[in-house]
Parts: sequence; structure tokens; C-alpha cells
Amino acid sequence: MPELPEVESIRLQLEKYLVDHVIKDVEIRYHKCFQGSKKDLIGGKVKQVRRFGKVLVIDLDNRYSMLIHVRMTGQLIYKGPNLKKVQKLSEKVKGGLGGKHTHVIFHLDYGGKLYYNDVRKFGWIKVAVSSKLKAESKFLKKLGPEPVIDKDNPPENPLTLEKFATVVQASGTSIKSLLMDQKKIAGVGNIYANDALWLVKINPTKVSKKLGTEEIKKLFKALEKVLKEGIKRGGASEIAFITPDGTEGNYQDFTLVYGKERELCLNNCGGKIKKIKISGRGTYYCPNCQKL
DNA sequence: CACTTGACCTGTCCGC
DNA sequence: TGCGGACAGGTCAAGT
Repeated sequence: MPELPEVESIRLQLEKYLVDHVIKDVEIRYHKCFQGSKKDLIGGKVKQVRRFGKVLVIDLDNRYSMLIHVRMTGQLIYKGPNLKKVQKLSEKVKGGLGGKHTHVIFHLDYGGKLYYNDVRKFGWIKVAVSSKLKAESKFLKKLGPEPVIDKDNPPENPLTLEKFATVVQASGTSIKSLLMDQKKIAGVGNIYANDALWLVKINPTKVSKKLGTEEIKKLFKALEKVLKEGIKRGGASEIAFITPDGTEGNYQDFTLVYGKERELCLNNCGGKIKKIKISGRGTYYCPNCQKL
């Protein structure tokens, strides 16, 4: 679930709670999700929290950084002195904080703690040298340009209309698969890919390179629009997504087609949303509006 | 090389 | 009620 808007929501809070705090210890319970040495993190003070597509990068002042990818069910939950609002623990934290799905606990100064929970154990944490992030992370190295959702704070490798047109016109796969291919475009996952395509009435199975110039332009704008809407809503929390202070987003209640199988199309076209599979992924679209 | 499929995981939901 | 099986989705390795 966590796509660009969800990971950005996590980043904003991590920035708020972690910057200028020191990692005192790292408790690793499930070693498979942790690559590198925890010794490189201990004693480091958090300088900044960045995001590249769906990956979080926590930069420390000791020349090391920590890369975190929460994949689908990973959660980062903060408990500590500067958390003003004490929230009741979300039922989305399966097994409870520190329970069977807590795989790593970062012990911070002043008694703060950052918990990494992940029911399905797909997510990962990796320690890397800050100046060699791309060399040490295959994922970052291959990551494509990323849609701009905040003009005042653009990503390092922004997706421009020109770049978008180039990748779309070069690919023979379905446009939906292309949108979700992190090497081509960073940050877009299933929910926002479905919604963006519905918004511009393009059939998700349409071969990417068959899109016309106008369609490409409209889709580019729609992508930015749905991602911004996702951030505005604090992300989509349907399955496991919550932010470090325990807040849930509500984009799941405002999706355009995603998860709406058999429901009436929001365009009032009379069509009913159909669910198909594209590259093994659930895909929702309106057969009436989004004709091939 | 370009693209698709299966594996990784576990909880949840559906049908019998 | 219990049980098997399909499904959820992000990424990578393996397969076509």
C-alpha cells in the first residue's frame, strides 16, 4: 500500500520526531529485514530524513545513512518525549507494539523509541555510507525520475513531461504496468496508477507506446493530481498504513476506482467498475469510460 | 534486451 | 465452525 504519498506522510513525521536525536541502540529481532551493521548507526545523530520514490533515507551525522523500504505492511511507529498527542494504539498495529510483528526497535536518546513492525516481513532496512547511497543500493541506483508533488521542494530527479513522454513512448508494456515500474517512474503503486488512468479515461491495458501526445500530457497531470490528493488525505490506510504517531490517512475513502469492483462509475456514465489482472496485479477500471 | 511470472510472507475473507 | 485456497501488493530473481 505505501506508495509515494504514504511514504511522504511517514517522512514528514520522522523528520519531526527524529532530527537532532541520537540512536543509542538498535534491537534487531528479525535479522533478515536488516542489512548492514547496527554499530554504524549507534551514536549517530539524525541530520535529515529524505525520500526517494518509496524509499526513506535517514541521514546520520557519522557519515552513515539508513535506507528503509516498508513495502506493503511495514510500519514505523514512534514513542517518545516529544510526541505531544498520546494516541491510542491503532488496531492496525498487529500484535501490538513490541509484539510478534515488531522486527527492529531503535532506542533513541531521552527514552524515545522507533518501532519497525511488518506483518509480512517484506520490508527492509539497510545501512549505507551516506556519500555512496546509489553505489550501495541497487534499488536507488535503478530508480527512475519521480513525480513532483511539491514545487518548492522538488525531488533530486524530477519527472518532467518530456521525460514522461519519452518513457511512455519507448515501452511496449501496458500503460498501467509502466506507471508502476519503479525503474521508469518512481513512487507510483497500484492505487494511484488505477486512479490516474481512470481520471483521464485511458484503458489500463492500453499499450504504453500507443498513447497519443494529448493522452500523455493528460496522464502526466493526472498522476501529479492523484498523488497530491493522496498526500492531502494523509495517504491510504486500507490495509496497514499508519504514520509514526499512529495517525491513519483517509485516501482509501476517496479513491476514484481502486477497490470499487461492481460499483457504479463515479463519472455517472452508468458503467460498473470491473476488476481484472494486469501482470498479476488487481486492476480496476470503468469499461464504459476507459475503452481501448 | 524487454517484458511477464513466481517467490517472498502472513492475515483475512470466501465458499463449502 | 473449520478448513482450504485465493488474495492482497512492492520488488527482485528467474523464466519466456
